[in-house]
Amino acid sequence: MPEGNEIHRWAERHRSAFVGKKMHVESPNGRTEDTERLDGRVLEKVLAHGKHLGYVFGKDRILHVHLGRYGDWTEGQMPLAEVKGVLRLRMWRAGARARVDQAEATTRHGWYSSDDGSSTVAPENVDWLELRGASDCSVWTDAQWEQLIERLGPDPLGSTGEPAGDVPDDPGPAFERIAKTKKPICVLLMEQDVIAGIGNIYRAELLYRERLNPMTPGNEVPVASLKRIWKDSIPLMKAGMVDRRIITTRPKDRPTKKAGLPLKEEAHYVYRRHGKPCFVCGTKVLKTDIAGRTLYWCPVCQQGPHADREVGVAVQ
DNA sequence: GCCTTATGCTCAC
DNA sequence: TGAGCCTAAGGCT
Repeated sequence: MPEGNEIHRWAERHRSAFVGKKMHVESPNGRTEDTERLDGRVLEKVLAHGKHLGYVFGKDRILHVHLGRYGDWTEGQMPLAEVKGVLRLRMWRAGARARVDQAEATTRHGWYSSDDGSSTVAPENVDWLELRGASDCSVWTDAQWEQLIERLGPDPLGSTGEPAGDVPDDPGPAFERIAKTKKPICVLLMEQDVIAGIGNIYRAELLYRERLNPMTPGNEVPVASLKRIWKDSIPLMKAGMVDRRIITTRPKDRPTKKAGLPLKEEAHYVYRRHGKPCFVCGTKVLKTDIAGRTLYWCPVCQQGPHADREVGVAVQ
């Protein structure tokens, strides 16, 4: 269930584990076609933009992975775990598998660590990957990847295979698109061709941190406000790459006032906090369904310049 | 065990 | 705008 932070995190880990190495690729459940075109080749690059991953095995041999809402990677050290359930793709370093025959099979997920879901295995020691639940996993041509990048908006975490990414200070095209439409800003932030990589958690939290009414039409959001949201998203999403937690609250706003890793229930201002008091003003956080997704917001802190605007039908 | 929900997206109407 | 797809976890009985 990833947003851009997690995608870039996987890209970084898989880069350091596998780039330059000869890989074996197979699809145990047959759902991924053409894996034989990748099997036995060297992984040249791992690309990431927004919520898309690209594993480059040569010209026109890019394994495109989109995790969708449920997809997830499992990674670990040899030996490989037994195949269970619907495993869509498996990749492992050539040479590493020889050890499988000599070692006892470990149980799946035996490598999982603490509740933050991060791996205890350092990336350089990762031998294999398994993919399940992805909404897309298929072999793409270079042209297909280029078309994707063309369609996507700027990514706060940078683009393509550069670890540090090329993050623009001012993502002009994204601001222009927002300024041209009456669509509410909360919908625009989720559109991947406006800004790539923001999902439901970051959109709710970024809007709260800017104290912006989620229903403000794009063309009425001050440019200064857009700039602050963009600038805010960069460190926030980078921090989300460290482990698989998204933390958006400032220590001073948390009930415990504790710095460092917050309690689970203090990690977000509004996301999934409907019915609970806003940390800042004490008003009950609301939720509503908009464009098929759940939006969370504080009706007092986020009145912004549009206090009179209805935000859907509030539930609790 | 069953039901609901979930960090996403595409397609048909 | 709604259905459909994919999987796992948590809350309920």
